[in-house]
Amino acid sequence: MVYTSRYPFFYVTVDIVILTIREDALAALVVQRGEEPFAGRWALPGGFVDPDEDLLEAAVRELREETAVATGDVRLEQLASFGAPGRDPRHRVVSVAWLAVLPHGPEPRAGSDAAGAEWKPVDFLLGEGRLAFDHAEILGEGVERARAKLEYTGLATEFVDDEFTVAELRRVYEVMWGHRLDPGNFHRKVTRTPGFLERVGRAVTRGPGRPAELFRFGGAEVLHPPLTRSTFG
Amino acid sequence: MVYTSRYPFFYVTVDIVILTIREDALAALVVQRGEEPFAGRWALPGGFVDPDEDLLEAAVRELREETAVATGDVRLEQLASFGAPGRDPRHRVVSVAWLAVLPHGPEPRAGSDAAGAEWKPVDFLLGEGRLAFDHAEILGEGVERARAKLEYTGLATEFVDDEFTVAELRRVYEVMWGHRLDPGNFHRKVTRTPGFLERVGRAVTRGPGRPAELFRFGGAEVLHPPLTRSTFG
DNA sequence: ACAAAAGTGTTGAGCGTACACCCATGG
DNA sequence: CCATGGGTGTACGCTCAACACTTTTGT
Repeated sequence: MVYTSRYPFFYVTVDIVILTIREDALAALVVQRGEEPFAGRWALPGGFVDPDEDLLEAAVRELREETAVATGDVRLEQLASFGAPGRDPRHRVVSVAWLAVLPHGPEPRAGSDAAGAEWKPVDFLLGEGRLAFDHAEILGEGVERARAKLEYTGLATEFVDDEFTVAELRRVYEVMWGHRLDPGNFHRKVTRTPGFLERVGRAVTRGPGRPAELFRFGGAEVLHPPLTRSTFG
Repeated sequence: MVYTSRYPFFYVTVDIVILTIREDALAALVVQRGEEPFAGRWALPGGFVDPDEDLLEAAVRELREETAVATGDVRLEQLASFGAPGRDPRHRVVSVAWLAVLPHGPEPRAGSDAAGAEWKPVDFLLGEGRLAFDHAEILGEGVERARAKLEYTGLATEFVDDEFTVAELRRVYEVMWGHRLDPGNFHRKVTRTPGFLERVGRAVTRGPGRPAELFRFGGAEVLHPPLTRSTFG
């Protein structure tokens, strides 16, 4: 089918919000821009979609190029698309944004495309004039999505190692929601939610205090009942 | 815009899931395709994004072109983007899907682009071989999003007129969730959720039975507490 | 008068919050 | 033996589901 372009063409890119928790703060992986526009500002990892590549494939490829993570372990979730005419002053670009969550924020691979990538606290990046393009808006949507999904999915377990203690999981919720939770009630709540946690059968001791049982994610698609943000403290 | 393309070009379109309730069934607005590919199948309304148009603007324009609705009254929410390489056999097209909800399913405007547009039950459209392209997947996401948002937003009020009775609102939930709700408990629940309903101060009588109070949407961004689908029957 | 729909009252079960309390370790 | 964090027990209050009951209309 021959089609002379009656319709306009666009560049299509993917941008990835990669979240982790470092030093009890939510952080995102960003690269510093060397060129105009927005030289010196931070930008979300991302790049152009290849001609024969699905959007998810493109996001997975970019994620792998920027971090040392085995792609099989990471879930990517589509956030939204951004295509305002002036969002990139050079061309008309529509960007499909994705969300990924990693445990502990591994150091970006040396020698890769992402040699200049760094973890930066989200609070810093969302300040005025830190991020390039409309990336503050994209990051904001990613953070809000992650916060919301903690309530009714097992997303929190993606912030911690494969095997984790209830206290480590609680720390994720406390950092993401910005307030402390009652340790006892939290423990009961997560261990009794069907499919959320699976007992490993070993315990670890980190510093003083009684050793903590290790758990794995139990595979539940949705949490019933959810861990509500408004109530339960 | 002169640029030697180091990077590939894409067509970008918007597709809109427009939902309504007709004859106690969820229905979507679709147009019948006259040409290959997928001639004779139904397709979601949509079209190409203009060169200097934001994605939301494009969706609003397409919605207006297909229906008789004043655009100020309708909220459009972005669903997701779809860009698998083969989804349109003719070109590489990335489509940004949007969700809109209308009361009562007004007849599409005669003489407009949408002369061929019709309301069809969602259950019918989701059957094998009814929808063109990947539109079944898009419609499915729209329906699931709408179902979920009934729980914690005032979305249900967009399915009914500006002024409505509690029973009319209940019918929306019953159709969307596929089971009956206790009238008394539902009434108490929605009238006591802060910001959900605002009493108009008039009553209407439709058929036998005590006249029903009229309400308007109260403007609440989120419903606290939510109307949970799993519990409460 | 009767049926039907709107809306309120009531009750018992279950859940969440707060907080007391015991357990098991490091120092 | 004390501090610290892990984990369980308990009691009170609140919400929800079920359903009885009153109100107000059409026929």
